[in-house]
Amino acid sequence: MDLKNLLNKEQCEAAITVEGPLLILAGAGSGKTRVLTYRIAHMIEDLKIYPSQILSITFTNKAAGEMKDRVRSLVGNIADNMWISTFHSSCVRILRREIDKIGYNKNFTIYDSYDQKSLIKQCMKELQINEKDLTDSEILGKISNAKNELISPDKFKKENESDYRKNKIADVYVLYQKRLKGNNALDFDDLIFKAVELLKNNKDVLDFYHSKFKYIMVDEYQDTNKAQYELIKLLVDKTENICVVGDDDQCIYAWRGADVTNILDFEKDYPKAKVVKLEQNYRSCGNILKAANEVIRNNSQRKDKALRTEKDFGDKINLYRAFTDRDEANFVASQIKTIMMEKNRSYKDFAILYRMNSQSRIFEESFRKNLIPYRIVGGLKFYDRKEIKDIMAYLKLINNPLDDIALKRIINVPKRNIGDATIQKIQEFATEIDQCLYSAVLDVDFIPTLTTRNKSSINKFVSLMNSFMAKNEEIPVSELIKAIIADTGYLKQLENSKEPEDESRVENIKELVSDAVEFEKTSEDKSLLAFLEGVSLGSTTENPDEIVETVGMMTVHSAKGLEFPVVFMVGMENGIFPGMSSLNNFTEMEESRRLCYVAITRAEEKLYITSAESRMVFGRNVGYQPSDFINEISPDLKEIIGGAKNRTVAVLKRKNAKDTQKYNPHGLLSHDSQMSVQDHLSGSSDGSSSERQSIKSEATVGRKVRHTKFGVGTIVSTSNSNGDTLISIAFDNMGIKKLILDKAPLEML
DNA sequence: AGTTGAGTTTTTTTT
DNA sequence: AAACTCAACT
Repeated sequence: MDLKNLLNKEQCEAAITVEGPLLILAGAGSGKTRVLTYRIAHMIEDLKIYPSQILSITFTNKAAGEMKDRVRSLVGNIADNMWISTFHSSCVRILRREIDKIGYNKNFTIYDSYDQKSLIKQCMKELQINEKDLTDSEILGKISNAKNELISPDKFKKENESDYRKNKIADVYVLYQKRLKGNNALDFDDLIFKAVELLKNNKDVLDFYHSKFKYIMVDEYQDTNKAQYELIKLLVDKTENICVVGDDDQCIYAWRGADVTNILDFEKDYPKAKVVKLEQNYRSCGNILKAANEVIRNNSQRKDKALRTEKDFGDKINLYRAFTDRDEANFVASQIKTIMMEKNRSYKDFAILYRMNSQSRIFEESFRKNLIPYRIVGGLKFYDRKEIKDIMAYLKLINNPLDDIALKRIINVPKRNIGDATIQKIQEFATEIDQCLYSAVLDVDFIPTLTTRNKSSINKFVSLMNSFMAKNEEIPVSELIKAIIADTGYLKQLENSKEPEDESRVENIKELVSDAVEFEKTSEDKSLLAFLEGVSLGSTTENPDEIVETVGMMTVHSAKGLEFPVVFMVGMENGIFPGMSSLNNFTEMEESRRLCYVAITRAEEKLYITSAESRMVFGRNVGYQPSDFINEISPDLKEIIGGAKNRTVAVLKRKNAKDTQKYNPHGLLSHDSQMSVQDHLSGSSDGSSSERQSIKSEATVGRKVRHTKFGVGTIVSTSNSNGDTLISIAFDNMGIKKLILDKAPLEML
């Protein structure tokens, strides 16, 4: 394999370094996937290393799939003997073989976040914790953090004995983990946690994997958390053939426990480590890359580096300040239409990147109106739909009758006269005999508190379930699903429904059946267990013909690792990107900036950055300033094209030339921009009461202000208390202060 | 037991 | 604005 001609000098160096620890610091667009795939091909083709001895870990299924395809095209089908998978699926694979050694059954269920939530709520109820002083999501977050840090329930309890709240959380954690085990279920975090536990406590298992995996590679290493770090550390044997790839500037999962020090301290962990830096960017035009470098330079916590490119400067970055969020969406749509007409482009060359999934809606609307084909990457997933989750719950229960969460979900779906009160009685009985709900249901005749009618309803359900369980032994998954939707009357109920949305539910269920058929055609392991696992881990591959002619819409997080000729970064406003909570939190601000860096570096040739003066959030109109990140890009790289900012400034200049410095061209205009221009004009004179009035109407969340004592800050919230308007301001240097709006010496910026 | 309506909450980001 | 929750009704 002629690596010297296929790769540049640094890339080649990285690809041929196979023995010993290796750290590849790969900047955005520096061709790291190329290096990794050639490195693997080189190992197999030239060094005759068995594919089965290589473990390659990625973060997303998409990345794993892509890597697999590329390796396969280089070395052929023997690539299938190699583990190329995510942390989570690798762990599941290990656990399926050996989890009985730590007290679970091998057919364990994987709980998604919805399942977790129901279980947490159940635990809180059991411990009589009032939802008002501890929310389920807060507890869930704390538990998740603990698991990412490999802190067991007992350890967590010990560490937090003195703190009342944390002690309560510890109690929930203990119970939650007990219930998970009782249900023979693992949540996402457990997949890693339990794999580590298994390897740590079972020398023979660890030895097995040491002799199996002689070469380990980890992509996106900057986003590993403690548990993942520990897992890798365990798997790497004394040969230390470990290769990690990453970029500290692209660490965007700190909120989920990612710890950049994992990559920064790699050389400490493996003193013999060789380090290769890839700083040559092959993706973006000069202006775009320069802008990205300028933005990320503002972060203090980073290894200094600068990407270079040999490409032309290309177009300037286009800025557009829209009047409203709707206007913003229409602008994007019209730009795409124009470019499509003028240039030889395909729809798949465009991507809309936003901070959060909820922002996609208005673009979808606009694109539908403008007949622009689009696809949504991530977001509300097919398998998150209610009807699909219902059917999946049947399948989960068939696979693992210990799963109380699944049983509760479907025991009365469709309606079969088993209400909450009845379920409560079953639950009490189950607790008494210390069994799962399904065994209680099997023994329904021994539950004294139930009426005869209750019992007959339950017995019908039981015989239904028993028939499914028997069928599961004989027929494929797709047939089992068909049996479920027919025999339970689920399909009939939807078809008879007059609710319009139930029509699409029927379609979705049919889609589920064809998914299962597809699964049976392509998957090696055709068991129900394998099907459930594929769904839980989200490994159902994106339909490739859908990508061909559609504009991609996705969050910046899901855009990581992707690239597009034309990128629109939308909703670039303080309060959205960076988000409200990042504005007064240094660490979050830096993470937000890294996210912005990731977004910019997705663009190859053309980058648009848009924002809106007024947008609908929670059904209210709010006005946010353009993102501070935009200001971090120097003016010679940017170009303002049309938009609201220009018009309002122009109007003001004409009407009130002297007063322009008091008027803020970046400021918000609430509701109707025309009206606000008037407000500003009338309110900006010297009169004190009218000025106060205008300040009041301007004091909206997200607005920047200057206080005579505290300096510059951002309004975080407003509230009313006996006639006064209270505002909380996050000052850049003074923290958050609560002030009375009418008394505080404030200047709107 | 199930339905309707008022009231409340939601939005980071993903495996 | 839409989805969800809870309580009073049928």
